[in-house]
Order: sequence, then C-alpha cells, then structure tokens
Amino acid sequence: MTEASMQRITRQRQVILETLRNVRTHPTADELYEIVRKKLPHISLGTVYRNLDTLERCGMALRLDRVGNQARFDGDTSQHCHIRCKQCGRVDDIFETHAEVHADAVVRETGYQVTGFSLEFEGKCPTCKEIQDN
Amino acid sequence: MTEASMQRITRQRQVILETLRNVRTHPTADELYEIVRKKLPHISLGTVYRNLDTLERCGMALRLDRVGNQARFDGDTSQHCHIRCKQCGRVDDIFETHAEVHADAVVRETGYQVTGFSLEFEGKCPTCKEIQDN
DNA sequence: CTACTAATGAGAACGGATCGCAAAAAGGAG
DNA sequence: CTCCTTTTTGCGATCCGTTCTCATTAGTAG
Ligand SMILES: [Zn+2]
Ligand SMILES: [Zn+2]
Ligand SMILES: [Zn+2]
Ligand SMILES: [Zn+2]
Repeated sequence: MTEASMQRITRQRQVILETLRNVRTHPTADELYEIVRKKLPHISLGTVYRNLDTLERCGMALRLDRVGNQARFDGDTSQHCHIRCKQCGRVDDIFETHAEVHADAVVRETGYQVTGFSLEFEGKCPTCKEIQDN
Repeated sequence: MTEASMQRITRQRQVILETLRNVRTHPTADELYEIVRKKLPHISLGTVYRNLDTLERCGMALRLDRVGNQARFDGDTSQHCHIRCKQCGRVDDIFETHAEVHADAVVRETGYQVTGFSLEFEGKCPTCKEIQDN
C-alpha cells in the first residue's frame, strides 16, 4: 500500500502525516495528538493511533518500537538510526552510521533468515547532561 | 546493589533467578511465572515482576526492552546481542558479534554522552522458515 | 526465643493501545 | 446535483501488561 493507493485521503490523515513530517522529536501518539488537536480540535486519540498504524503499513512512517514504555513514531523513513536519552526519553537521529555490521555471519550462527537489524544508541542528552553538571 | 547486598534471600527470589539462568528462551514475566509455579505453586505474578525488577537493578538480569509488546528477560548478563523472529517472537542469542560500532563518532554528531548501544537483529527463525516453506 | 523490617500474595488500579459500533465523510455513478 | 457504497471517524468500552496497595508472612540479627 502506497500513498497513492490509500483509499481515502481524509483531512485527519493529511494533518497527521504533515505534522509527523514537520517534527523532529519522534513523538508518541499522544504527543502527536496534542499537536494535531491545534488544527483539528475534535480529532480523537483513536484516530491518531489508527492512522499511524495505516501510515506505517504504507511505509510512510516508522514505529520506533517501545523506546521507553510508549511507542514513538518517525515521519522520516530514510535509513538512519537513533539515540535515546536514558533520563528524559528524548530521541534524536543519527544519520551517519559509524558501524559495520555483517548479517551473513549471523545467518550462519543462528540459522535465521535475517531481514534486518537495528542499532540504537543510548546515553544522556546535552540538556540532561547540563542539568546534572549544575 | 549486588547479590551479596540483597537484604533477604527468599525462596521465591532464589527460584526465580535459578529458573531464569537455566532457560535459554528469554522468557516474558508470565512465561517465567508459569515455570516457577511448578516449584512454588502459590507464588504470585506480582512477585515475579518485583524480583525481575530487583534482579535487574542488581545487575543480575537483563530486561530486553521493546521485543514485541511484552518485556523479555535474560539471566545471562554477559555481552551478547539478540535476534528476534518477526513471526513468532522467539529470541535467540548471538555471541559472536560481527559488527564494529564507533560510539565516539556518535558523540561528535549528537552531543550526547553515550553510555552504550544495542544491536538487535530480526528475521525469521528456523522453525517459522520451515513452516512457511511447506 | 523476640523484634524489626523486607518481601510476599491477592487483588485493585493504572496506562497505553485496540476494538465495536453508530454516525459522518469520501468518492463514484448517473 | 442526488443516491449509493465503502471507508473513516469519534467516542466509549475493553484489553492486557505492569505496577501499586496493604495486610500478612517470613528472613535475619541479636
Ligand atoms: Zn535527556
Ligand atoms: Zn528518526
Ligand atoms: Zn519464529
Ligand atoms: Zn540473551
């Protein structure tokens, strides 16, 4: 399912995607809901969840699986990885991947049919680092 | 908090840790609960959760976050990574890491104080692969 | 043994995510 | 435009993994 093949382009779907693409924060569903509500005050949280799900299945958004206890979403579907602040939960992008990973060796070791991998960094974000230092 | 400094060594705690260490499946809390119940029929699920939490804080167990919608736990705290079957959720170990990751470059790019990273593979496990082929 | 405190069992509560359903909206045909 | 069909929405109920509460139990020091 692609953007073109999505059967209805509703105002809600449009605004949700637009908002997700214009934000760099990898928001949770309810964070996105709060932002979208400024444009569509009567939208429901369920609609946000449903559309995020649809967008993910269309390959137009990514679900960052349970970084913390809530799912986060990413409107940038290009290849990049993430770093998460252990203290405040903030998630930032890492576009230059300074890593070399050999999946073929994993296949030999495990017998799995490997379809991908995710490399995620964790640490303390600049803001939390500064707060700690004071 | 270390093993020695844990204030009480209860039978429940003992059995939970023992069971977790003797299992290779990276069980969820309720899977572990079912196994432990065979030895301690009156243990409660809450106790399993509480002790897994304690063990994690003592560095005696690992919580594998964001594998599916349930947390999974690992009694092997040595350095290794995991591969997860997208179809059935099974998690296996990968002890030989065929990957080279440069965290220092990430520090430069993001300004984070990087404390670690996790590399997780995903794919289809041997069992699910065979089922599909038939 | 007693006294003190941590841990347990049972169940209620919490919270993120999903579901069910009637109403609304989108799109197509004429 | 109207009429009809199908998708989507809003809203509330529900699910389910996890955490919390609290009276009771049990580990440990002395
Ligand atoms: Zn932070
Ligand atoms: Zn991103
Ligand atoms: Zn499998
Ligand atoms: Zn493991």
